[in-house]
Amino acid sequence: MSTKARAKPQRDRHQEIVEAAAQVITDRGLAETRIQDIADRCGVSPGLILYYFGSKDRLLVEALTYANDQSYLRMSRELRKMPAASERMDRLIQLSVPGLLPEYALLDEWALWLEIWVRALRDPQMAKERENLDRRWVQSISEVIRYGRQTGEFPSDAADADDIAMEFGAMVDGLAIQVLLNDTVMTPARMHDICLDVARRLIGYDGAG
Amino acid sequence: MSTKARAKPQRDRHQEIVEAAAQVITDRGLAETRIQDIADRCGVSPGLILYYFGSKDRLLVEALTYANDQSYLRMSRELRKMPAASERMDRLIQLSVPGLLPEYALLDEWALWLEIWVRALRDPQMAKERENLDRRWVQSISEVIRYGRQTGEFPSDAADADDIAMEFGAMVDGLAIQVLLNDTVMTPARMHDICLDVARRLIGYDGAG
DNA sequence: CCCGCGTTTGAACCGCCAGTCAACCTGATC
DNA sequence: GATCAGGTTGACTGGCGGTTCAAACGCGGG
Repeated sequence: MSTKARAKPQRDRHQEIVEAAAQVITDRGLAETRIQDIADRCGVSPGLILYYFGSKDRLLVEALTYANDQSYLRMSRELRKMPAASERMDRLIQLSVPGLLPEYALLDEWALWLEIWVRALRDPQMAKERENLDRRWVQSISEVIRYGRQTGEFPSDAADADDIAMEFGAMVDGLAIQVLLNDTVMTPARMHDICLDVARRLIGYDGAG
Repeated sequence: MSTKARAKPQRDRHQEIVEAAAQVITDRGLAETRIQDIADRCGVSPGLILYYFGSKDRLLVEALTYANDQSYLRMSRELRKMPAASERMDRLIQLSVPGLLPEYALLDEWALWLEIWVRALRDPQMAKERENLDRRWVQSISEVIRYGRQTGEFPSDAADADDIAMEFGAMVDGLAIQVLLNDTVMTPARMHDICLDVARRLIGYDGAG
């Protein structure tokens, strides 16, 4: 029925390649990522990668944003299912600590943030994407705060939710970097404690110990 | 008099090269830094770079730590001259905001942090160095706090100075990343305001407006 | 003046890798 | 089964850039 019946690809090559690229970047780092590696990862020839993306750079940017996108969506969906705002906040914090939950590849996701940042330094398109991605994460914090205030769970006399989210989000970034880089002092557990503590102080709720 | 009189080098090549390398990394980014660029920058042949450093990697790590070292020492010296702890704190905050003070190349220094972090992800030596460098910065925050408490300028009933410094330092990192990457919402001025505000709240002093 | 050693050069080497291309495959359509 | 188009291959290339090396340089001591 479609004007351009393109029945062939059962498998979405574009998608497959982006996912493979994200994995390779995670494993080896952006600097050490070769087209060949990505091709190998999804059992395909190097030529095909270029056939779909034209250049390595275009693929890399898409892979970085895609991976981050997925993480965000996953968390977003999970939080929405939780009825209590405090529950959401606690979970959000858990999910922010690299390496705290073994079942999640949070180390990987944070590592990709670092790559995004460095690339954004000199690639305007990446810089724009980075801002969009970041904005969403901070917003999901302020949404939880607003939600809690709406339901009466959190006190409403504290500072502006957006300001709190910005401040809290920045601290999470800073702490996560240290944890990610295997700091001997800043362990996942310690970061978790600090985050809970600061969240309670800023938002004024009694989170899970 | 020296056992091995090595009178020749008026100019310390090692030093020159490290400095040139740091500049090139700042300009072009670690990924785009070529030995040739560094050689050009200090008017020397590429071969000489390898003669002094053996490999590109060794030079890069040294350049990254060296540049950070210099920034730290410069700030450290400056702060020590100031009599009032509140003055020190205000200055420390000023110096932490990328692009706030036009006369300082703070953008560059923060950009180098990003490169250090990415490299530290996979280079154990860099990871170790990073932790040392980071520790110093955080310590200089807590030193200011302790100094202020000693002189009675800051109240002593607040939280542990090291904890405050860690929390504050992490937030500064997170905010600086955004500012550095030209975030449209997080401007240098806004970061400055937030930092002053949070510092007052955490330390309990009345910093310069 | 000449020797010797640390320094410096720059050409040559070499492996690597993004990107190109011509050929091939496959499934759809007629 | 012939034709066609999009998908796929993998060999090839062109340049790049880290590293090597033999030769040159220049200064201090003999």
